Formats: sequence, structure tokens, C-alpha cells
Amino acid sequence: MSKRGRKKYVQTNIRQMAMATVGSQPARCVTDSVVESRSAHLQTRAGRTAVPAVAQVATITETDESADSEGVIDSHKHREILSQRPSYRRILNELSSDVPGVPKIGEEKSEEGGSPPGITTMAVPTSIYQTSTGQYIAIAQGGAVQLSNPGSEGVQGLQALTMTNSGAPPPSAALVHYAAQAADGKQQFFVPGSQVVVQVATGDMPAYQIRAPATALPQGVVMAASPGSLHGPQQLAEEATRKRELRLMKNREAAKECRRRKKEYVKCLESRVAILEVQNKKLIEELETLKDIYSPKTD
DNA sequence: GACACTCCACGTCATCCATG
DNA sequence: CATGGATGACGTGGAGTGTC
Repeated sequence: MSKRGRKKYVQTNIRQMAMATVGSQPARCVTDSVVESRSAHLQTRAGRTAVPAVAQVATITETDESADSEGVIDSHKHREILSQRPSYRRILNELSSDVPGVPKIGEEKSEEGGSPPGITTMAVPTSIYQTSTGQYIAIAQGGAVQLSNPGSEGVQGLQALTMTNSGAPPPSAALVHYAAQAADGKQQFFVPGSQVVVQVATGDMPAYQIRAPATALPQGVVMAASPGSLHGPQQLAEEATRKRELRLMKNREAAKECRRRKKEYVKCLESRVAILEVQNKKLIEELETLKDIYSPKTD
């Protein structure tokens, strides 16, 4: 590892640790008007010292619950659970479980982005992509891939395809074969009919196109093998490679989504801090006023 | 222009944990 | 208990900026 890399990674980790320590309140996203004070707030972030996340979480939880009238045993248990893994998502969900009306992370996606027409009634796809021809591709849980045409009603326009890695497919199921990366680094799904679904853009809104394959299949892609027909060590190795590539691709997407959520979460927290600072200031001023009014005159 | 530094986004691995 | 999603940790590269 280069010197530069080393330095950078230390900095990154300090930042990330700092980010992991701020999860003390249920996230209630506030209005954008408050976010304007973020830049000033962000400037202070650089000077923040890194505190071990677990210890910090425990401290925060203790503070919160000391004000509560819950039993000591319960709070202990609660704290223990939280400190097992200081996941921001988990912390948020735990803390907001007592607050009705506070949306939990993970439930947030229900209306976000809106489902495209034609797939509105399907069972919770994990990813939906639109092709250049207007078709929608939904990758459902379990690896099933569904295609729908624009204008088709509900699930009726969907063609259910099954990924070869999704366990034992129904005997009549068409197979979708995934190839990890094309020569240009783009991700491809191989679908029946000598077509491929190619990732043409990455980022927050990955775009996919259905194309004729430009090149021969990349190494490690088995086009026609069904799970039941794998015999030789060569095929087993290829299957393992294919599974690994699929796992890596899914994890890649998951990591992107995770980072996006984390950024959103941090923004919410920063907004909340800004609001609380204003509230705090007001309360202090009010206190001073009341002190002036009710304190005995000394002259 | 070269170099160092900082920030950011990304890919991958390891691990936790919910779910079937 | 196997599986797969979520996420912390690690390492890397690119872009922007300041300094010499």
C-alpha cells in the first residue's frame, strides 16, 4: 500500500467513525430551510475527534434512557443489543421503535421513486430498470428477473425469468444467464433469444439496455447449463465463478444503496442538530428572561 | 508543472442478522 | 441451519486545491 493510500485510508476511517457516532436520535427529517446552516456545521466536522463507536453508542443510549422511567434491566438489555453492532440503520430503527409515526429506514422506499407502469402490483422487486426500448426489468427477491412492456397492465405483461443461481427453477422456466462484466466493464445479463441486458450507466440511476451481444461470452459464463446438469469439475468451477460474480454484483449494488442511505441519514442528523441548536438557544434565552423576572431585586 | 493533501465514490471482503 | 441482504472496514483511484 502506498504512503498516500495509507494516509487516505486513515483519514477515511476517522471520518467514517465520526459518522458512526452521531446516531443518537430518531431521524425525523426536517425541512430544507434548516439545512442551509449545514455548511457552517460541516466545517466543524473536520475537527471532531474519533470516538470508538460502540462506547459512544452505549453512552448515548444511557443518556437517553436515564430520562426514561423504564426498568434498569430493560435498558441494560437494550443497550447491550445496540452495542453489539453500532449500525446506523439499526440504531435508528431501535430508537424510533418507541416513537409512532417515525418512519424506519427500510420502510422508506415504499413511495420513493414510484414504481413504473406495468410493475406496480408485483411483489417487492429489489431492483427495477428501464431499458432503452422502454421495457422494464424487475429483479425480484430470489433472483427472478421479470420483463414488462410499457403500457401493460399490472403483472400480466411480465415475463418471469429465473436466474440460474436461484436454486431449482421450475422445469418450464426460461433461464437468464448473468455475465459479470463485458470487455468494456459494463454488466450484462444474458437472456434467451440471443440478447443481453447491458448496464450502460452506473451511479444512483443505473441504466440498462437490451442489445444483441457484441462479443462472445466472457469466460466463466455458462449459457445453457441448468443446475441439474452440472457434472465435471470444470463445470462446477464455472458455476462457482458465476455465483461469485453474481454475488459481487449484488454486493456492489447493495454497497451503493447503503452509502446513499447513510448519506441521507447523516443529512437528517445534521439538520436535526441545527434545529436542536436553535431550540436550545431559544430555551436558554427564555431561561435568562425568566430569571430576570423572578429573581429577587438586590438594590 | 510537480507534488502533497483532502475529499469523495467505489469495489471487495468479512461479518452480522433476519428469514425461510 | 443455509441463505442472502445490510453494513463496517479496508484499500484504491480520480478530481479539486494549495504550495513550492
